[in-house]
Amino acid sequence: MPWNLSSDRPIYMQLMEHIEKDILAGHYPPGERLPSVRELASDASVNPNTMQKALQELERNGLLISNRTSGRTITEDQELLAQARKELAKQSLNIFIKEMNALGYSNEDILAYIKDEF
Amino acid sequence: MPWNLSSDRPIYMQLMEHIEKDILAGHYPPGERLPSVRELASDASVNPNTMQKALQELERNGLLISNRTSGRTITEDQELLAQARKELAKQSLNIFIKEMNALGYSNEDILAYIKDEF
Amino acid sequence: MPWNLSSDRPIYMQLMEHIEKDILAGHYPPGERLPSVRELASDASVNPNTMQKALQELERNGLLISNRTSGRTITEDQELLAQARKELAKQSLNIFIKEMNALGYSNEDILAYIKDEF
Amino acid sequence: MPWNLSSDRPIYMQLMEHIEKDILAGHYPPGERLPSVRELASDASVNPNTMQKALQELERNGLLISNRTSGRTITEDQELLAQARKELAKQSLNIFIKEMNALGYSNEDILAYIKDEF
DNA sequence: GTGGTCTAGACCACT
DNA sequence: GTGGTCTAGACCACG
Repeated sequence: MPWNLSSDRPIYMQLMEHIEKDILAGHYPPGERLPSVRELASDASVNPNTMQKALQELERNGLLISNRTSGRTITEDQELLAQARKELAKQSLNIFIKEMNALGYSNEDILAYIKDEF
Repeated sequence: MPWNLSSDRPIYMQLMEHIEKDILAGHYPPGERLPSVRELASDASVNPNTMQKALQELERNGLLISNRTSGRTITEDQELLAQARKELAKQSLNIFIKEMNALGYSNEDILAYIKDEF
Repeated sequence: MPWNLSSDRPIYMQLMEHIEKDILAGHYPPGERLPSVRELASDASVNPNTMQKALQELERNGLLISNRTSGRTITEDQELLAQARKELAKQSLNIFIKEMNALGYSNEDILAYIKDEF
Repeated sequence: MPWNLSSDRPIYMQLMEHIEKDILAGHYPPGERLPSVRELASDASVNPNTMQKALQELERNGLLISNRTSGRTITEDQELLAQARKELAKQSLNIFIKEMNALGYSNEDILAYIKDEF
């Protein structure tokens, strides 16, 4: 999957979001080891320091756990993962609703539309 | 509203999408005159030729009408506008669903989630 | 009617053809006086000398008659007109056939096609 | 074959028509590769961008197919080719009829004339 | 090498 | 002033 980095926002933030999505989508399963900083950085064609910063931020919210010597692993805290998923879902929904509203769809319209599509 | 052009996709396409959204959101009402090519181009910090190409593409699908000497106007064909709106809504929904699926939400989950939020 | 002069062939020839068509199409009736050289030249945005040359050529094949003092008149020789018409018709047909042949139509195809269209 | 571009109509349109005729006349067989944009442009003594525009227009109606890195090929859709041929034939016929009518030939006259010539 | 995109700058017709 | 066209020259991604 391409990284698609744009220059109009801090790179490390985009890296964070990208990796967070990968984790929550199950691409990196809970408890698993994450690839090394160097590997990820080269993958994203980004300076290792930038990648490092992104991973540190992800540690701060608990999604990643640093094991000093053996790299980083994904948290096994299912509740935390669920919460983070919920957060992302909320963001997605908000963007979606905003776009639909701009197109003239009321909230009821949106609901009806989705029921129709499914 | 900023234009937020990224360099990873053809600029004229991004211009098209941006203007299409503006039209469908009612920012430029049907039958109204669009700002001149040069004005829009300067607004988007883009070469007039690039903006011209974007507008000509929008003309091709009927959303805009060029009046040689007196500028371009937005179509008054309500049906066409409705259809274009539907198309954009469908795209938004697809992206939304794809993201939700990646987060582990089934279609039923999505429906339940939205009902909950509204 | 516009004159549509292109620069890839002698101007006077194009003027000749244009005026000949006008005469044979009855736009200038037989026996009638032709507009003055100056007038025609200004109409075609062309140097009067060039127009003059065109008219002289048309005199040589008999379509026009110069009356020294009172300008030029169109010939009343119906046979000559008929013959010229025939000549032009032949040219038109030849061009048409050539184009159709290039498109893969045989002479029989052409005949069938025209019958069909009429 | 010379390109014979006149300045009284957009060049790219004349290029389109010229190339379309070449294709429909079988000068570039179906499925075959077209010369490169640059080659055609230099051939027609025209800017590559202008030639590009002409080719893109022909692509839009399906006559050409662009293969990003390996040049353009002529469509193999025989039906499309046949339809385009029909369209051109119709145009040729209309022009021919109009000219003949101007010369005083009725539609019956035209038919009789052609039968005579074949 | 290929097609595709973009910019800069120019000229045109129309009104 | 408007849209439209054209040129010249540059850069990109893809193989």
